[in-house]
Amino acid sequence: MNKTHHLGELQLAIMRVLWAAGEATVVTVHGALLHEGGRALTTIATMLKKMEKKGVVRHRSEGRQFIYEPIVSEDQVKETMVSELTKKLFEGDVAALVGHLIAQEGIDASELAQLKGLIAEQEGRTKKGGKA
Amino acid sequence: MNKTHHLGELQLAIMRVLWAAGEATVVTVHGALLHEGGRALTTIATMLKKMEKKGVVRHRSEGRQFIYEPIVSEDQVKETMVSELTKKLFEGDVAALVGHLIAQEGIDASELAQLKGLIAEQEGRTKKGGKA
DNA sequence: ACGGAACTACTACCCCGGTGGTACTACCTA
DNA sequence: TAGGTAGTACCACCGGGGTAGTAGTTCCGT
Repeated sequence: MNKTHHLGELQLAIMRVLWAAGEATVVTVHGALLHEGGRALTTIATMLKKMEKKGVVRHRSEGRQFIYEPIVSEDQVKETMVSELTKKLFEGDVAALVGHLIAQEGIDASELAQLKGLIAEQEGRTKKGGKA
Repeated sequence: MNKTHHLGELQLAIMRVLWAAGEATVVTVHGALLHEGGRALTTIATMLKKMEKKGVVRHRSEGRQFIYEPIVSEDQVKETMVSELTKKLFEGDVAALVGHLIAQEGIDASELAQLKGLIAEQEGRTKKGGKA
């Protein structure tokens, strides 16, 4: 069973680096995150260690370096966290969340049009497949 | 400025009681939450205290009881937390989140149809008013 | 008036995200 | 070979959500 837990801000940032690169050392991740709030190298290392314990990344040794790679996908994480929020705020009613997004958060006309396309597309898919 | 912070599970449950009732004592809130995981009365009291410190509820004394009432609205909280997630997972791209919801999380055909209605409605609104 | 009940105050914990210092080790180079 | 350096291990700490025991206070009924 994959729980995918729920990642914090830094953890997501790290995962994004890992997802993009496939794998990376602590130094690489640290370097990639320099532009957003300069954490210490040890912060990244500690976080990676915690994330490994949690089961979202894995590492192998190469020389005395650790090479980390993600073991959960971005979609998995998104799905987990989004449905977590949906459950917390909308009693699991996904449509209610979408409704909220459309009505309350800023979506402009072109995006609205784009969404109509997505819906139509999904309607086609639903007929012959249904969701995973 | 209202930050509305970000509420945890229990905090949301408490807020829901307060939103529904307008105001409530610790005992009332506790009673209303008995059906979902029996916390101790002091847990609720402590939480309410923390929430007051955080600025999401307020209390007045009546006899030796405290009567709590919410000082942030449900919509405010939803908006804060949803946009928080949008920022964390979709770089603030609301439409991307909606796209994810439609494609990945389970939305059935009738809900899809319902959403089309919402979009149409919003399109009308956008033309003459814009977002709240 | 006294004892218990009802309430809040205070305090202590646990967990986890985040942050980073310090210690240790192994390697590499002058 | 001695020393610096790169890299991980270990540890401590803060804040906040969550949980709850215990202490203190106040009031009410017998």
